[in-house]
Amino acid sequence: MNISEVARRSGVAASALRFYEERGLIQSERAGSGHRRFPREVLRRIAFIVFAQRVGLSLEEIGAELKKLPPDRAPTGRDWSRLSATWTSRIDERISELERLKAGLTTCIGCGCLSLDRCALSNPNDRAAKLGPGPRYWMGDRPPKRAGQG
Amino acid sequence: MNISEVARRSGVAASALRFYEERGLIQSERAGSGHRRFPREVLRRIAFIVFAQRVGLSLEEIGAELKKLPPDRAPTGRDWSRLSATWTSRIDERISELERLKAGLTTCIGCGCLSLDRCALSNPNDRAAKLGPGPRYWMGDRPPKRAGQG
DNA sequence: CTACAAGTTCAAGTGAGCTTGAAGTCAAGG
DNA sequence: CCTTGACTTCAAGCTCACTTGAACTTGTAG
Repeated sequence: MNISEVARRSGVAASALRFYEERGLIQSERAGSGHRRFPREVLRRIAFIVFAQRVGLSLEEIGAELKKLPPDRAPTGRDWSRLSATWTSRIDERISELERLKAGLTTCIGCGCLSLDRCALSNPNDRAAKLGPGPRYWMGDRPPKRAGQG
Repeated sequence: MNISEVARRSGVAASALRFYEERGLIQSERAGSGHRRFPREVLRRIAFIVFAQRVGLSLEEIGAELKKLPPDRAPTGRDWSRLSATWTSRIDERISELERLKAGLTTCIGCGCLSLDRCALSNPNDRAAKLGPGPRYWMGDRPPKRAGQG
């Protein structure tokens, strides 16, 4: 398959495909002319990339996941599902954050206590202030020191 | 309150506060020296901004929400809770998308049907349509206009 | 053969949400 | 007086995930 066919079938722009290849997320061979030739399996990889992005993984993380696939043979369904473990937990984290926020909407904003220095949900000084500027503990930034997610 | 105190109490960097003011999200008066003087209520607005960001609203959208507050008097709890209606539904949308993705992980990747032109979950047309360039907002770009998805 | 569509590389641009740096102002302390 | 430090503005830089444009080569139809 040439790049425009892959683009058409995947819904991902050709420029994005070149970008992914540059980043090592997908591979291609070259025809004598220098044009890219993609194997059919690339569609599966691209699908994985798109899924994982929706879940919230960065391209770098996705690349790291894809490197866990066997290099010597076509990945099986089992290979793919092993990768999914990562993002299942990611999804759960996100959902619980959203549910915390949703709860905060009624208890915190609804009751009118929405104020950064008093509202328990929205950041007591006792926690966030210690962490200095930048990380907002209450927002779901992990307490210890992990750098922010996008 | 001067800018550094607001920054300290809110956990939002002074540079970000100036940026928000430039964007019209918050306001300040000026001391004779030209230094910003913030009223206490600004902390409430900032809390709202930070909450809304985590929910996935852009600063532009947040600005639009904030403009719905009464300009002539300090907003009441009721004023704030009216605004929250928007993002409550936003949160629900996002949660349900995540749950769809999570389900897709087992049914779609697990079963090996992961292929963009057949799997409804990956929804190529929707992506190809409008989500084009730019950042994919943290976890889920707000879909511009929804078509039902898997 | 000529057109022209489609491929190539590489560099620069985009947009959101800021941060950083340069250059300057102002108040307080020694 | 000088220094320090917090403030100001304005411009430029940063990250991420791409897109766009320039300049060029290949493939194919007529």
